[in-house]
Amino acid sequence: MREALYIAIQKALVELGVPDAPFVVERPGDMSHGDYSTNAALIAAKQLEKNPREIAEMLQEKLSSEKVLGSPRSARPDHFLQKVSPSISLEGISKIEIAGPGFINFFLSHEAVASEIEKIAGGEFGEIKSDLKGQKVMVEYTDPNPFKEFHIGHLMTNTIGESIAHLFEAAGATVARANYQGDVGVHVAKAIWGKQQKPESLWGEAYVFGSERYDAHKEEVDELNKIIYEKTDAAVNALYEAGRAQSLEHFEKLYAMLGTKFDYYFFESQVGPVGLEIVKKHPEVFEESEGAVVFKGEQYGLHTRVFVNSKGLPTYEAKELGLVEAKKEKGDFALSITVTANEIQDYFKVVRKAAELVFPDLEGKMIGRFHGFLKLTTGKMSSRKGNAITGESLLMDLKDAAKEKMQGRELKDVEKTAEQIAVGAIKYAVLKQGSGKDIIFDPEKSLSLQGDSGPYLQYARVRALSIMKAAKEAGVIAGSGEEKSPVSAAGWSGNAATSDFSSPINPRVTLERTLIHFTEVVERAAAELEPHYVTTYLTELASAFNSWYMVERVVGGPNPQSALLLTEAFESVLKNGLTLLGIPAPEEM
RNA sequence: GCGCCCGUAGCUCAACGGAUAGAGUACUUGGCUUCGAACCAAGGGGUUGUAGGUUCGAAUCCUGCCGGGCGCACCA
Repeated sequence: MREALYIAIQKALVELGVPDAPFVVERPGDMSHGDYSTNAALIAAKQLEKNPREIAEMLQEKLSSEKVLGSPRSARPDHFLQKVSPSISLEGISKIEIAGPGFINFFLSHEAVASEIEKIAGGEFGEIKSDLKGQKVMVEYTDPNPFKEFHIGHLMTNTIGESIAHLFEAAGATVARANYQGDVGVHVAKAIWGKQQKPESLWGEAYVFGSERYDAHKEEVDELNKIIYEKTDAAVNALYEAGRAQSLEHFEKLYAMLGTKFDYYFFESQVGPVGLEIVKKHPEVFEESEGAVVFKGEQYGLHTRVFVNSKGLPTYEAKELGLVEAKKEKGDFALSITVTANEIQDYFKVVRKAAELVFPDLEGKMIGRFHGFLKLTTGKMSSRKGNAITGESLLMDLKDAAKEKMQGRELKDVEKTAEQIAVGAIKYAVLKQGSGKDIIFDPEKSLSLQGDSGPYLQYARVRALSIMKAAKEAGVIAGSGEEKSPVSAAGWSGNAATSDFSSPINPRVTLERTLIHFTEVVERAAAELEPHYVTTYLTELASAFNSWYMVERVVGGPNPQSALLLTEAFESVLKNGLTLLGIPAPEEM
């Protein structure tokens, strides 16, 4: 519908001689302003240097089949003086009005809303417009390091990456999920050294132990690093292999809990030599400086970075080039996205520029999606100090809180459900705000699992499922049937003469009219790589559902059939929305 | 020093240059004999860091200042 309006308005603007006005069609923040709204008249008025309301009236005329305007309504406060056109050509639009400084507001007919809801309840959401339809996209995210613990930053990257992968899939792209892991470097030596000292410790702990004592045992650990690299000691080799395998296996359990299934795994050990070769083969891109091989980024407005150090070893930068090549071998991707922290941003730009010079066909295809830190309000965390809160420990704490809350309920699988709630709580916190900014996460508060939270969404859906079950047992058949939604019929829709915008909007109408915007929200989230639009929308929707639930019963209510249909539509949208966020949707909790 | 990002209610966050800047939380009050109260309803709470500028219209765009974060050569 939004698209249809957009096209109709564009056409009308062309007729007015303003073909290139950058207008928008949006969902008004306030429902009394209709289901869709456009600022087209305001924009066009600027270009034509005319009064916006005059332009609005001309547009309204063109959008209506009749050129007869109703008389100005006097019931409203005069600053909202409206003109209502009685006859509309756009199908499904019951009213077009001009309001405020020159907004044109569109109201859907009750029939149009009901028909949309029927589709949604049946799982039809309409098409999402995207340039990426049918294209292959690779999303790299999570990137933990074997031998180290899975910390909160990894949780954050995983959450965002997983959601972006889902959004691309919703937009019609074929997505490959990739994970790039550092299985070589000093951190490995620290962990193995720690393990040698304390064989009974877990790998994450061994790393922390080794890391804390690194300064005091620097030579020893560096020597060990060399042994690992050159593979000269069988016992160390065995330790390395075992540690790597155990770490990866452990991560795999976390991925399963988080709902991620990777298609490709890349390792530093594998791409390092490749990157080194690439640098050597491209003297036109890289140059020697102070014994190292560098890329001078200054000529592109960037800075210089070292790709091969003075010992002839590839740095992280060169490895990244190797990674680019490894990714290329997996297929021809229209887009390759790396989800990572803000601090990597400038570094990423330099490496990307170098990569584009080496692989000209990749120009413009590599995108970074950056995020801030996840900070805890209670205490600091650090993967180098022992008392750190890791991603895993945070999940476990939340899981325990969920379990406590579920005591007294008879559930099929308490462990799994508690896990789903924990994952939902943390993912919601990450996905509820826009990109780039640090996230302040209060574990204490989120343990309460209330309000603006993942469990709020999960619970609302569980409630809907419960209603659907009860309705089925009572023999209610979903459908709009013969019933009229009494509120909708007498309220805002259809008959302008009886519309009364001063009275509070009814909960049922709010729910209906919120439901129909899901696809547009997803489209925008996918286009901007911003999952938080979905999060915000779902919260608003769940709130509308809960409010409606309080005032109208389904089983034994006045309109059981349409109420059940509405509930099914809500459940359908919420289930799909949660999937897009990568938040699990338990059947009971 | 140079570059990038941020500053909105006590706290955590929304607001695609537009309409009366919205949610949650905390606080106060009311609501479970009826489909799940992890819920709902109501109330107070704002000079959008600050001073200017552009615009019919600015939290949003531009400039200065204040405050905070991150990055700038052989770590990842």
